[in-house]
Amino acid sequence: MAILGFKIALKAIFSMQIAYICKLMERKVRVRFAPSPTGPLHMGGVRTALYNYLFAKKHGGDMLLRIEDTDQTRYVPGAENYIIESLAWCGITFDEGVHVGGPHAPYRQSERKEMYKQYALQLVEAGHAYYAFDTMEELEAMRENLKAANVASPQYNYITREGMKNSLTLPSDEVERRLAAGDAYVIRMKIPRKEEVRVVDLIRGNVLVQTSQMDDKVLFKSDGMPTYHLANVVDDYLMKITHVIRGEEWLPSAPLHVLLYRYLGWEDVMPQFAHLPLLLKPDGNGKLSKRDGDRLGFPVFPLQWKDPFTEEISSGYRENGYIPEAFINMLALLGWNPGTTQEIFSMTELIEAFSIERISKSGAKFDAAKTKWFNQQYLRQTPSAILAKTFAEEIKSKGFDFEETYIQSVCELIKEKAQFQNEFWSLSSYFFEEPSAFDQDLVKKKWKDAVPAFMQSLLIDLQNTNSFDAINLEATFKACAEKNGIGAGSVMQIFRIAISGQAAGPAIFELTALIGKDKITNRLKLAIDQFNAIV
RNA sequence: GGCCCGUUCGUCUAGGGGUUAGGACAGGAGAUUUUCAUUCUUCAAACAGGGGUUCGAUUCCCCUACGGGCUACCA
Repeated sequence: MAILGFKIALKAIFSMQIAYICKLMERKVRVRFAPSPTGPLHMGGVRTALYNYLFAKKHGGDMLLRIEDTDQTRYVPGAENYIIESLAWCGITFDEGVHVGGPHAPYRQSERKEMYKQYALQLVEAGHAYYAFDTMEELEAMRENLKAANVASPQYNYITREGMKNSLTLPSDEVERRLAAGDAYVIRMKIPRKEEVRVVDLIRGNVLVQTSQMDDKVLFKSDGMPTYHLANVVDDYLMKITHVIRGEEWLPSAPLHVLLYRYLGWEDVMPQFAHLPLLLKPDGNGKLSKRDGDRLGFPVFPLQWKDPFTEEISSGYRENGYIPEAFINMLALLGWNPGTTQEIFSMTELIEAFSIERISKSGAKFDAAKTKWFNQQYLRQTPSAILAKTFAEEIKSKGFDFEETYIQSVCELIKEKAQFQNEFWSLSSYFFEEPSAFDQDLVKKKWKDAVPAFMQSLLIDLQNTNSFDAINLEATFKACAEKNGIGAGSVMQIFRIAISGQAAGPAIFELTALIGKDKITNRLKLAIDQFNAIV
């Protein structure tokens, strides 16, 4: 009999779960990225936005940008625009949001201010929240007392609320009087004394928390604004969010959010949670911070940021010459992997391959060297014609006048040697102007024995040749070396220095052919004189 | 301190009860390009520790250690 009852109960629970799952499956996937505009967007934030975006697009869903500016004291001018611009640079687009609008506008919580109070009141009505009139001093005193009494974690909870000034302890007429008089108050969540709250996390599985460990969090502040907890639950509900993908730092407050959905009567459409592992500093431990970037010499922000108060400038990936696709590719693989050995992914490929199941649980240390490697891979992939467009502008700005086809050929030769496009000039200046200096030590080392004679002879041979292409140049060079009884390899580097001023670079005869006969023979002539003077 | 989360080469990670524990970045060595920063080959490098369960555990369970997050009328 008891077993039968148990079976029936089990069946009931099971069918409830099925109903819940079905309800979720009917809903179009909708995710949000919800930063607060308190400063520049950290690369960890970019990754959170990216994972949200990949997940949404993978499932044909919507991606929203919501600005969580419920703390007016932390408002930083320019931060919101910075966030929008950064994500645009990264190629992360939104279906709805502050900058693009949408059916659930406004998307800025400060503009939604009036919507929140009714939900807080609804909770008070239902007995799940209460008014509290305690001053900051009284709260501070309470914490001090508890600390003095050796209480493990001093908090406003089911025990301490008994000794505070709130609608649970004050006579109802006094509560009425205070509210009518406009006394400052907050609305606090009334956390039940002894319950177990289960958070189902898509990355971590079940997380169980005892309500006895939770405190009566403020839901509605005395300035008339909701706190994050209330606002994010209300907005996610109103905006029909199906999946909340956010940083691990939110995991401790997830049980509170679950309770909020339950008490507000929205548990059947509660979003599913996924708490992302943190991005860690490359050395030691701890969250990656702006300081680490300064200290170790890499940007932590997508774009350069100038602090509006201190004027301090923080470097950005964009300004440091990173290709956005490379930056995104690197970020995608910090905490997620496709389960294959593929490392280079376009955004489309990322969307295709992405799944929450393959996000790792542990924090990932950021690796600046690998980020450079990604950039190098992308630089090589970029067609020389594209590279030449921007490089041509740089050349022009330096006061030179060259054909774009010539510049494109230069790009073709040097792009394999560079990690960043901003290295192009230093790698290739000699294609555009006479080399201005030579490595004297190297010249001293190489400019001896039969070398000067060979070079003189080479100059004449080059002047006499009519076919100045790489293949013929190589043949001419080798023939001349043989004629002079000298190994071609042993004079190749000094020849390179003579015409380019540099000891290393792209294929020597390609470069010679590209620069052209007149310039090369002139440079050679000049170099011979200078080398003779150096030695 | 309390609560929660985590722990495979230096780093990002794959894997999963029996594997030579795989890949990538970085590092070492060699080759080739008679330069080289490319490319190729190659080397070194890891399951935090202790207990279980098991014929067998790096994999499952527990404990410890270590690391991290949270602990505001901040998000």
